Amino acid sequence: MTAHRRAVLALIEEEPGRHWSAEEVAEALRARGVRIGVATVYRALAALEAEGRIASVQWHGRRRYESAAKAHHDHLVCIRCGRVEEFCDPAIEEKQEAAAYARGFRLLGHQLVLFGLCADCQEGDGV
Amino acid sequence: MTAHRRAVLALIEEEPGRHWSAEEVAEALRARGVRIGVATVYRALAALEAEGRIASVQWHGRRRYESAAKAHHDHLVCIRCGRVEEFCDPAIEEKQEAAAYARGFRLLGHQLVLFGLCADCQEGDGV
DNA sequence: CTATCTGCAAACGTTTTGCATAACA
DNA sequence: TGTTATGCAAAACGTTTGCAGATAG
Repeated sequence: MTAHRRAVLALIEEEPGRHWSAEEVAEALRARGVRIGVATVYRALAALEAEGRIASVQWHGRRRYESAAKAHHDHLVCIRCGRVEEFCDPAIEEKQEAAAYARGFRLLGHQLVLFGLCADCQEGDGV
Repeated sequence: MTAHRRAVLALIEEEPGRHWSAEEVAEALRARGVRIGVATVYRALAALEAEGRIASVQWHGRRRYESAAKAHHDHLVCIRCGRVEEFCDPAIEEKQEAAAYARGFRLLGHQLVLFGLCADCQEGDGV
């Protein structure tokens, strides 16, 4: 593993609650004086994900990366302010497995993102 | 509603099991002699979705549209052959609502797609 | 007649790729 | 040394937009 990839991984692991886009990773590293191009960031992210060190989710047309050190979870996104909460419901996971199994599929992964309005954003909303 | 939009809607309603990308809609209509540009297709799809006539899901970086006439359901996609199965588990829906509520969110929507290998594609796979 | 829709082509934002150079092991 | 990673810039990809002309109601 090269210095660049180590830097990308270290950055992502530094803020466990954050969901980084590739562009944000590049900017954050440059702000610390690392000279890195977007292509390298994308390649590093792909490699780290293949190694299972980071995980990715996609929403609003952009892929976001986070450390894979944390336990598996899904996401709840506020469509107004962009706030992201994580949640994990074993019953949902189990039912997904069952749904796949019932149709003869071997389940390999899933994407589950809930969209809504967070408590703060509901306020000014007439709700 | 114009002839073009009617044609887009009719096409999508014609094959209830199919999940159309914008490009596929354009091609299918052109194959039937309808002269239509992609921009018009995208605009028609957006309008039809806003009216609640069609629904969309996104996976593999592409948005796909289907008739909204069917009941709500989620998707199970074979990552090898692209086959799509639909499923609906009321328990999952309920747990999603609960997860959002527990965090103060008002749930407005969700994206749930399961990825795996269908029965046929598991065969040649050493499984 | 006015509002809306259309085609085209250009622009957009994100991601990938080609290639020559640089760093790794 | 040979293999792999990097920077840059260009291309690819799906999607959106500006605009002048066409169509709907």
